[in-house]
Amino acid sequence: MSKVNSRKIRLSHIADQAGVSMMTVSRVLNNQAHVKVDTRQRVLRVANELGYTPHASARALSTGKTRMIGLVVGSITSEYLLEIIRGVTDETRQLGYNLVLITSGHNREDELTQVTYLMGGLVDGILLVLPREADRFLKLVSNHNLPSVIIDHRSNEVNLPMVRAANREGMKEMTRFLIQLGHQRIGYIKGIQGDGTCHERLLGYQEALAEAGFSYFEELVRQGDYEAYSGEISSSELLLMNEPPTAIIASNDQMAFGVMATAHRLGLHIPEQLSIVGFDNIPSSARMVPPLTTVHQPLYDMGREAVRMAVAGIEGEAITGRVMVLPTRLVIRSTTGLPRDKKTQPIYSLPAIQEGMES
Amino acid sequence: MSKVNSRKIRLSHIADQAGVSMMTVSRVLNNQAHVKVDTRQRVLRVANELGYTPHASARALSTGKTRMIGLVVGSITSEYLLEIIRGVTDETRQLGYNLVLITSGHNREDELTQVTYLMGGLVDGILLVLPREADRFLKLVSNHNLPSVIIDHRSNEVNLPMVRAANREGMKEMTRFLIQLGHQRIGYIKGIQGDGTCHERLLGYQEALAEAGFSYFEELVRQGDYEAYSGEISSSELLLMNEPPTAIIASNDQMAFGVMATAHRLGLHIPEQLSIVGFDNIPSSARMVPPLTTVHQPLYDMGREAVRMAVAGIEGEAITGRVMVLPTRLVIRSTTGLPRDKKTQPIYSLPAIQEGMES
DNA sequence: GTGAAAGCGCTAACAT
DNA sequence: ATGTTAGCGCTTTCAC
Repeated sequence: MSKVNSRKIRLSHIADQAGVSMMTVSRVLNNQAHVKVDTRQRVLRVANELGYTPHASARALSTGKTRMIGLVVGSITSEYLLEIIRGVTDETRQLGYNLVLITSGHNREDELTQVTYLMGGLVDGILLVLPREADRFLKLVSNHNLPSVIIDHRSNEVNLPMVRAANREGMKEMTRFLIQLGHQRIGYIKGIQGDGTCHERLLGYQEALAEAGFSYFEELVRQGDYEAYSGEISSSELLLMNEPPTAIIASNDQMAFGVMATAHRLGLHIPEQLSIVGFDNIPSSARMVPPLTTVHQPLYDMGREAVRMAVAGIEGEAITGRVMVLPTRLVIRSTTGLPRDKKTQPIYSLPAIQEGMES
Repeated sequence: MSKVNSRKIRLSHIADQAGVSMMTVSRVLNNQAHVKVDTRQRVLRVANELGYTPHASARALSTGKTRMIGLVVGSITSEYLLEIIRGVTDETRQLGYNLVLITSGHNREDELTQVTYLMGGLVDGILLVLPREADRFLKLVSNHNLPSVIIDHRSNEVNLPMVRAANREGMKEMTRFLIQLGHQRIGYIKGIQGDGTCHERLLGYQEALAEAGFSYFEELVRQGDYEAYSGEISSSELLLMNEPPTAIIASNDQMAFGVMATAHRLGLHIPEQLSIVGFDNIPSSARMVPPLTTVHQPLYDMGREAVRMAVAGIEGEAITGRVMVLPTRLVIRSTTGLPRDKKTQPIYSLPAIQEGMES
């Protein structure tokens, strides 16, 4: 057992000072009923004077609840994650929980074990922003019966609750917007295969093409990895084709930044010679020159909702299989315009769109 | 007491299965000596089969250590913080700790209490990236005798250990660089007064001016708040003066972004008509058009070092008053050049400078 | 090398 | 409205 920390104030000290039992003190500090008003006052006063702070571990051991929620992320890199974290911290705070931030790193075997370890009694619930190889994580998590919520991912393999955006609809709308501007050859840069949302966005792109009666050309679709550099590479390939696209859709903003860099390098004017769009609407996208047209994904709200769902689970609700899909919205800025050689062609019907410079 | 979770594997289960006492199991799992090799093997095998994960709260209660470190931040907003968080998570992970992310919010009275509460037994050590009104926090923290480390702040009022960058030197070097380019009227946008580093950076600016034999003009120095918008406002004021500066130093990158926006709005070419520099070197600064010249502050490393220092304190070292100052370095990109009307003037001695496009 | 007993600080359950 | 008892799951101490 540990050496007694003589400085630290305990429940028993308050009990002694106030002339009541520990139990009464406990009741007072937990705002429970059945305590006489003046007893309560006295206890509170003493607790305050002594500067008492409850001992989290002891309480956790006794109640079986840590009042902590774990957020598991692959690595801390992008603003994308920052938005989610903001939402998560705000909501955990509001609901009286604390956030444990866990990076799963590069997901080697021992790191899985590490995360498993953490889940043992450390947190009451888990939020997952999935790393590359999601499957093993999902299996691991579904084995534990901790309330767990997946953020921004789609999986048919596990039955865990999820919070995500309307990826398909958002991308469909954006593709439709480009088509309405007059674009007919639209390049597309995919994200990472296994993450589910990648596929959804591609579907949206395909549906919008089909709707307009356009063919789907494999050659216009490139594989990216959500990093700026892959956007740079993929767009180079696309733009050096015999018949290059007049618009390029990157399936996240970071890759769109890469496309912008390529366009800059090739001396292409944006949007006169090339339209570019992203997905996410991270803060930087508004600061780009020119500011990036993109699909806003409500990452902050997704973070908040995920926490709510997890807490619901912690409090006993059955959340298994629950899926929450939040709407996206187009943010039309300045990287999109009429296709080159089409400057005179009429625009038929632009959807009602709101400009958003929320930086 | 809580209802017994029948599913969860306990130490006692392993003890039963392996035919030893709990104590032996405990020893094995904590890698302690004095256990026969085959006993150890057997225990490990059983633990593995049963999928045992230790109960964090119980262990914490018993040892008096939670193996968690709290990171207190005002609010999750900027990339600035993201870099620090990256460093902190990487190092906590490496040292076998977990990170609890605590937002102090807008620092009203009850939120102070909230944070105090959290410090009671929840974490073994605390890292502080200070919110606006730092003083009360500092007092609060120094009252508790938890190992605490302050990141990117300077204070003479408390004796807590600190990790920060060489703000004065960095800013001095940058100002000197502008002077060497030929700039004589250099505007300066300050950060938030009370945070200490703000003052240091201003000192660097002043020293470089004095060194060059220039006067310090109050009118060239404006009050900002580290947000882009204040950079926009302050630079407007500066540029509308009778004799506007030919260069503007923003004491962080976000404000420099605001200055760039203003320059853009006024139709000023960068850097031909106005040189702009920032401080921090957050990832976005490399993506600006043109890419921002700035002072690199090793935020990631500061996060790591802060963790190391806190852990040293947790392990019993005396860290009070320890101060670690990490070097900065100039990152010369494309927002700086010769002052207007000075295009023909020779540049005397440019310091050896490395270009950094680390995006 | 191993085990038994005691206790970390708190709260649930059952008194009164 | 308040107190007593027992125990959360683990580790420390001390005995063997």
